[in-house]
Amino acid sequence: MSVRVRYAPSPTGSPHIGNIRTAIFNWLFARHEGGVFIARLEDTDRSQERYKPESIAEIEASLNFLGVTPDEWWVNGDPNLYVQSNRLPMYQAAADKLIESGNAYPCFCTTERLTEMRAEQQARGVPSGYDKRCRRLSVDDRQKHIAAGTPFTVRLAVPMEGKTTYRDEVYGEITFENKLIDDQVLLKSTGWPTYHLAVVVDDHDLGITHVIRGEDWQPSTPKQVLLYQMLGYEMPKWIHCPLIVGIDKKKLSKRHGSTQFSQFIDEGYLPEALFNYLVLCGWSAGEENRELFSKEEIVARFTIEGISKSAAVFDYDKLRWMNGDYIRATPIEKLTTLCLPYFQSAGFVGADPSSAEMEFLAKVVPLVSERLKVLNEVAGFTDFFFHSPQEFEEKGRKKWLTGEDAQKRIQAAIDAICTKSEELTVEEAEAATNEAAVACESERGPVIHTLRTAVTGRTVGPGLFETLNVLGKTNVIERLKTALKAVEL
RNA sequence: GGCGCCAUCGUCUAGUGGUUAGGACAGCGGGUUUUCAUCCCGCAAGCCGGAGUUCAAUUCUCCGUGGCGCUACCA
Repeated sequence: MSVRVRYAPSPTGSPHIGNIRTAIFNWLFARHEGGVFIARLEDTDRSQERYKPESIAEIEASLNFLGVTPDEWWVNGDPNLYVQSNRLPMYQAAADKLIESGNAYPCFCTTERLTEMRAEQQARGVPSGYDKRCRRLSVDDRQKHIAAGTPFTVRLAVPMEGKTTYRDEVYGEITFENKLIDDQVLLKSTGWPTYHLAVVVDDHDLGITHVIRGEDWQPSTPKQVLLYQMLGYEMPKWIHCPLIVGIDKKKLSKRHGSTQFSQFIDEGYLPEALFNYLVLCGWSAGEENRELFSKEEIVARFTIEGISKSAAVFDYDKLRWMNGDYIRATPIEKLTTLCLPYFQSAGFVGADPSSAEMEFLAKVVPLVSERLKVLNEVAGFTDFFFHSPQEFEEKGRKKWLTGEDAQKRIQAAIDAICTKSEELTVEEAEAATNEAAVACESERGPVIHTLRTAVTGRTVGPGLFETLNVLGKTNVIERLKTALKAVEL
């Protein structure tokens, strides 16, 4: 039977990085096995805080950005199959079937009673869970409640004894004692299903063969296993993946840095880098001593055996390193295009850049590309190309723009550059610098540092000759004259 | 509290009943270089603890400890 896996996000907000990692694992498994990757929207929680329709577009954008677009999903498929809110009758039918077979029962307990019960259980230090009161209701009492129109939920009638065991492809055999499994609510009093019912019905209807999801789902798996048995469905294979956590081993949160996938996109991480790094969170290729892999290479290597058991700490530094590596491997033309939005938001170029502006960017970008780790750093690295330095960095001003020597070097540079062509090629810039050094009987180094500080306002930046070239003769001379006036003796 | 899972350098991890326990990020040092960065070379850094099995345990078993997850009419 061919593999069918699914990614089942809830539209509760911008997708979390760990959630996307799970999507990637599903996609990879499907591709590796020649199977089908499906996405389904789990939108059964309709509370205002948890139902954010606008996040659906973000989910779609994230998957598309990474190139892990589902083969079947609500975008290209029948919404009655891939969106849970369209499938209420299916869940109702399943619930009816379960009630009929005695595997589920209506529960008329109020939220207040449930809350009270839980508080009381906690106070007494006993395991919390539904006390199964309504499970013991007589047929008569049930009828009475229903006739009276008392709102009710439908609960799973978990066997009172025995054990439920399932095999996890990552963690091995896992066993739970039935008497410790709560009588889970399957159908809310609104008639909407809870996750547990919906996921089982849908996975069955979609012919899902492997459930690949986060480890946090493990404790609820026995409930679903029971459901499969009671409904007479064929059980999928269970594959739980380790969680992605922060440096303190706790759930990744704002304290650690970005957590939403869209933030990484906005900051300027490349899809290839994100894909590569995320895959390595909880999966390893095996013996190969490398971590840079193309998508194709990962697809070829991805197996369940490679999934690790322990949670992975999200290492922002390593992601940055990897992203820098992918940036350096990006052709300059493409990189320039990728950087464009950051130049625009810095106000360096307009919303609709002219071809002259694009050409200029294409000259600037390669000068800083090897220092770039994340795209959004580009504007800060290159601002002096777009306007004269507002001020000179303190350290550089003291060291390189102070005293007679500095004065002499700048003047000599101005004189030398004046003899060059308007284009001021890189070679000419270098020659002029050398000439200036000779003229003031200085080493080349100090001249270079002085000029860099004078022209860019900073002590750190791209190669000086390339910088002068991009700036152009007129501009450079103007800046040098300004700096000359600023030199303190 | 209960239930479940996990445990190799700071981090991601490879690996093994006998290994100098390997790689990568980060750190540190050096080289190249006009600064930064890139690149290259090197250093430092790890098998949670205790029993047991065994000629031999980081590896297998048990216990402990620690961490995490779940414990909703959320997913």
